Amino acid sequence: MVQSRDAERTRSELLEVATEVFSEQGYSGARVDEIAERTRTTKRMIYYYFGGKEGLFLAVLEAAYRRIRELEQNLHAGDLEPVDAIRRIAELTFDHHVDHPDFIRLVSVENIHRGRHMEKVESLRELGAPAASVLEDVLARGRASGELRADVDAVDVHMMISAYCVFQVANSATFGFLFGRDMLAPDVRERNRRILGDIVVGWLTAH
Amino acid sequence: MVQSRDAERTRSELLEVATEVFSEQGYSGARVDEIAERTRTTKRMIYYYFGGKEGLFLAVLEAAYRRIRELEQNLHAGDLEPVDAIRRIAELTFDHHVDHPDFIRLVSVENIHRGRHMEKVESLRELGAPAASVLEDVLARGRASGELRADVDAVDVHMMISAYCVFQVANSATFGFLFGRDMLAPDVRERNRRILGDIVVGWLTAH
DNA sequence: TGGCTAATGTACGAAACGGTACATACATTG
DNA sequence: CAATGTATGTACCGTTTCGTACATTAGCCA
Repeated sequence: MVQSRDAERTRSELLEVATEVFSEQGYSGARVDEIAERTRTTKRMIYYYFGGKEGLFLAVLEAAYRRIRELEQNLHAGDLEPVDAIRRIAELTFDHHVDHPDFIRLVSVENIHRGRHMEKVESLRELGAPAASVLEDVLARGRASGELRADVDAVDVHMMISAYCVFQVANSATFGFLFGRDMLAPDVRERNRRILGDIVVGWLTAH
Repeated sequence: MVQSRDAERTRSELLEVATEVFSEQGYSGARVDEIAERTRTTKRMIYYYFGGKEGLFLAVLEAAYRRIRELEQNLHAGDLEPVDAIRRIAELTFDHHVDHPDFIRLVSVENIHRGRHMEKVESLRELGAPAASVLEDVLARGRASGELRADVDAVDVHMMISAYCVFQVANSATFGFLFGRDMLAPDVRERNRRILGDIVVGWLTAH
């Protein structure tokens, strides 16, 4: 293979393909050889750039979470009324999850391994805060105006939204099999998106 | 090892240990040798009774789902008012999930493999119906009395409840890491259980 | 331009892993 | 109590899989 060298391309191509393979097959199920074969480089480069299979997985995790964080920062809901802001946050989170199934599956994989890998990545430690603080602000405004209930905090709300959104992607196979409803089909997706908004608003405005 | 024979014990011990190992390590991560070593029998018996690693996993899945079905049938909410019944169903589902983490993790594993295994188990095909029909009944009563909203069906409600409950177990590692809240700690668990009830009731009674 | 380092390719090794051949002991039944 | 099939143990095989030793090339800089 005669091809001009491009360290950055090699590295990022490995990351991209590894993201796919790990999210499709899990950590143990993913094969180093398969990842290499799907790129334009060789297995050797995985060891050169990432040290090994686990190092590659850590890099994949970090890159995926970094992308998420960027998207969360675009989540400016400060100019909306509390109730509208809550619905908007829920809907954007929903879209974001459904549009990034690889990332969600990666999170599932990491959970099966009890978060053993992510603990090793220092940069992931401070990643929860931003998502919570946006919600915190909206909740505070809603509590002040009396529109939103006061007995829940931002983490409670974020958990509920995450749970619903993660489920759409992470459990679509078993749920679809058992209930014959494909959560990723466009019309179902649209319906569930609206339902999530109804749930969060109904919950937080009931008091 | 001098030990009287007991086919049933051998079989069930293999199933029990395999459930643990598969849910801890995933399908590919689980080692046939490790499963065997953790029992009082040998690897040979896995092939004798289950044909191989995949056969064992299928048997584990089937046994796990069967246990779930049994518990769902104890879910008699017919004698409660619709709103109370809904809350009760949500809370029992919650307890059930949190008390059976192995099963939930198994479902995660199966989803990573896109449900490829469960499709092969005929007896799992009809498993969704019972859970939905209990809810269907309650919803119908609530719609008739005007207490519950009419624009959602049993599968919608079941999905919401499942999503919240599954998340408690399946994502506790990453969520705990990112937000410093251990969803399986007794006090948090109790709180989330109540919150789930509030969510479902708030949602379904808002209209 | 020549040399030096970063980047890449090839071929191979050792251990792990799923699976099986073969031998054998137990228990049931006639 | 013999006979037969079920149940179990041991030792081993072939492949897969992660990882690496060694060779080589491309481009940059003195």
